[in-house]
Amino acid sequence: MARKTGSHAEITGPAIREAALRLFARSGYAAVSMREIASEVGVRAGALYLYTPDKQTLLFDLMREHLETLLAAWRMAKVEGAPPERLENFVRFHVDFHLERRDAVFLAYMELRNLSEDNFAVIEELRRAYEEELEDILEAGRATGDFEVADARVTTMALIAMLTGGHVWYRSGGRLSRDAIQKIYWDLTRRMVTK
Amino acid sequence: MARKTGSHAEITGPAIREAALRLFARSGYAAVSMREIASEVGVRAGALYLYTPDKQTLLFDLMREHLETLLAAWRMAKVEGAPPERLENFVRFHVDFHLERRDAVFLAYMELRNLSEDNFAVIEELRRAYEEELEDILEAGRATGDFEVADARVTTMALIAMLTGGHVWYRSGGRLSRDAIQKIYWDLTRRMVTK
DNA sequence: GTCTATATCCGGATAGAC
DNA sequence: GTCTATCCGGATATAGAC
Repeated sequence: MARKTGSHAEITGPAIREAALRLFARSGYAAVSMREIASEVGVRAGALYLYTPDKQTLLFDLMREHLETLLAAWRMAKVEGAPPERLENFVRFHVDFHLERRDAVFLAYMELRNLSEDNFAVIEELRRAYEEELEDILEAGRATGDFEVADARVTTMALIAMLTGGHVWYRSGGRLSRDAIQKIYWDLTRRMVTK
Repeated sequence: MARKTGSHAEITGPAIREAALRLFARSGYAAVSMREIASEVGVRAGALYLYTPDKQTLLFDLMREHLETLLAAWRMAKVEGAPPERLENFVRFHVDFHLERRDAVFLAYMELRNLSEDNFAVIEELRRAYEEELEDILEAGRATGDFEVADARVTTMALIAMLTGGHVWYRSGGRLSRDAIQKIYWDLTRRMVTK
């Protein structure tokens, strides 16, 4: 396995993705140049095109990976049981996952407009699949009588907005521990779906 | 009051703001060019600079006007009374106002990153003042015993996120009337703050 | 695998004619 | 008040040397 001088594929590839994620989240996709990303990584702009066909695909791959990771993690974390336990599990998982990945979460919400039509469709389908997991729990709880939910779709979107939006602009400086935040959000959620 | 040939200040000024608002909301500030805005209005790019010193100020003015209108409208709409009535009034006002102005709402949430430091401070102060109106209601309800709120700040942000975020991605195609949406959100809110 | 150099185009903003 | 013309910088993406 000879390797050419100056090859750093194993380092540069991930470094590009990390830099792009951070910069896109901070300044917005359209406001970040390929030169800026390259500079952050320590290479020249042209070198980026060894790892991505273009800027649009770089954005798309970051968003798709985020959502695929989210869905995979959820499949690992989800539990069987009565709807209230399933819902608490979802809330804690969601809050935890999203607190851990602020940049990716931000990107996935803010940059939908900058996706090409085809890429947008893929991302939306992944997002919809995730939201459906929550909606299913609400419907199940309605069926068992554990929950009282007037409109499962609206409640799903309201919950996702609350659980996600809350800590996007939450300064996690340390006033509240992760567990405390989880607990507050679970408490709010529990009340929302029970009479 | 003689007027020069080709003058259309009364038309062009508002038209520029409307076009900029729509385009910024749709594609994002950084992705929209002054030429694009001008083209939408039916003038050349240079003419825009008769109405704004630069692109940044155009964005800032749109956001500031939105938030000042929001605060002024709230001061007109707010009622005295017991905390539960005050809260219901806030929720219905908020949902109604935000359903009416999707583009401006979207802009005010998405383009904070593209404001200069000074402009950002102004916008944040206006937003904080609005959020404080809600927080005050929650605190008042806690004092009277009408509400049970573990953390007024987190609950405020959770509520704002829920009430605003919900219909950003809500297709208002018509399945639910405005009043029905108000009612659902008030119902969710009421449960959240009472035991 | 990365660099330098460059093609090509588009951005914000201004000057001066009408 | 608007247009044409332009300055000047910076954007994405590619070609070819190393």
